[in-house]
Amino acid sequence: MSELRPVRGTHDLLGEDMRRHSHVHETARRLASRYGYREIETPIFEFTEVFQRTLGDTSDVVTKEMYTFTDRGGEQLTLRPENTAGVARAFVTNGLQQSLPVKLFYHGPMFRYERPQKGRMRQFHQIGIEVLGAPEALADAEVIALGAHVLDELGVLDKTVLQLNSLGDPESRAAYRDRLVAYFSSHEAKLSEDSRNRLHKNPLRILDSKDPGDRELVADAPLMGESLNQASRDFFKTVTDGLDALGIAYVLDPRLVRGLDYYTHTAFEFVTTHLGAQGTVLGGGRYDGLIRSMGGPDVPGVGWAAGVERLAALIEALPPAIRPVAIVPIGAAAERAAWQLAQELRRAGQHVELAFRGKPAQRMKRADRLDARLALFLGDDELAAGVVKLRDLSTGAEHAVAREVLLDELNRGA
RNA sequence: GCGGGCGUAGCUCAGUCGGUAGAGCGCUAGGUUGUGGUCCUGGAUGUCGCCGGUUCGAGUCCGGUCGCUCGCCCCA
Repeated sequence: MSELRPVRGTHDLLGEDMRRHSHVHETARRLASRYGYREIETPIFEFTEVFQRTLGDTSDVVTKEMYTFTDRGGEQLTLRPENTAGVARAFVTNGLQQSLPVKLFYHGPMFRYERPQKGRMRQFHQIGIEVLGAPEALADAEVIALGAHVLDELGVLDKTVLQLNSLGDPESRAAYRDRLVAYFSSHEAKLSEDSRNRLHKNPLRILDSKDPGDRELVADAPLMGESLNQASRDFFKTVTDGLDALGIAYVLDPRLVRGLDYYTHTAFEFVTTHLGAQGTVLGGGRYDGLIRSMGGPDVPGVGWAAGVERLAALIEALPPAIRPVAIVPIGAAAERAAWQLAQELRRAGQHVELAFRGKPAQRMKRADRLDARLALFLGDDELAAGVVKLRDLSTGAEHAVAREVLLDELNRGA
């Protein structure tokens, strides 16, 4: 056991894990592009206050999960624990409010100082989208539709359930908050310690407490829906109508909440039971007050983020790996010709393996290990005749092919 | 931060009562100086996580420690 090891909660990504990861990333990127989302990449660290302001001083992420450090210049910096704050900051920094709405897609590593377990790492990856500057409910529906599309394309949609709720506009939300505080205050003695803390800082969070005693109280708590004003009800109706029209199934969950004040209207999560203790695979919602709370313009936002590792663990079918063509030179004279042929074929779009050394048998073993589809023999006889000998490594069948038609033969998949 | 499980070869693991460290797979060389897979023969690879204790003797027993893993909290 070597002393060289990765930091706790981080992992090397290689082999099939890497392919699964890439498949998730590329599928999401491709679909997001189809919906008109442009890719953005923001720095993996920001000034700490960027996250403090957007995530709030009471959230778990800010209070105990941030990777924060002081750099040599004395700046307080933090590795991003999520990317909505960074994207919102970039939106303001780059003056993107000139042409709204802005639809963005991102992918990259995130960092949280947590105890690792299945589906939860200190460095993990997220894919995500944000729509900035679209106050319309249809934007919420599109965002969810894209999320469902990505899950469907990955073949995992039927392993998830879409849970959906509305927090309403600020007026509805404030009214609900007051009703909740009144209700839980009258039962304060029965609340868990955590929830007593939440009562004044973040009362909506009590709704998704796992504590059994809390859950009994929550069962009789007032429901969000009862506090929604007409405008909020209309908004939510547009979202659900949009999903219904596309045949996207969902379950209304009145206890699905976001604690921070700038969250409004739609909140949703695609959850699964296939990942141990980690249920959420893709989650998001509307955050109309976020950019303003950062000191930017009053621009609404809606989006989601998904855990790449979690999705990678869920997918079953992977696209087949590329099977290269292996060139096997035989004899000293063929080495140079093989070297040139390899480059010629690569320029023509073929995946070509040419070992740096070894006898033909050794190179064939290597070709086999690389799962090459064809071996391409080049020896004195072939050089003299202007041909190469192709061997199908699945069937063992061999035939000679003239150099002039070799590319056609390879492109036919032969 | 708290709890459970587990640390032996690159991987998966066995190792009896405390008595000189093993298997399969993989890797490598050869059988095969123009051809992989299957087969045969040989070879390399270990701080038994680490430190200490008990013992004539510890992979094995005891204590500590580090790491991995699963779960709690919370989240992707």
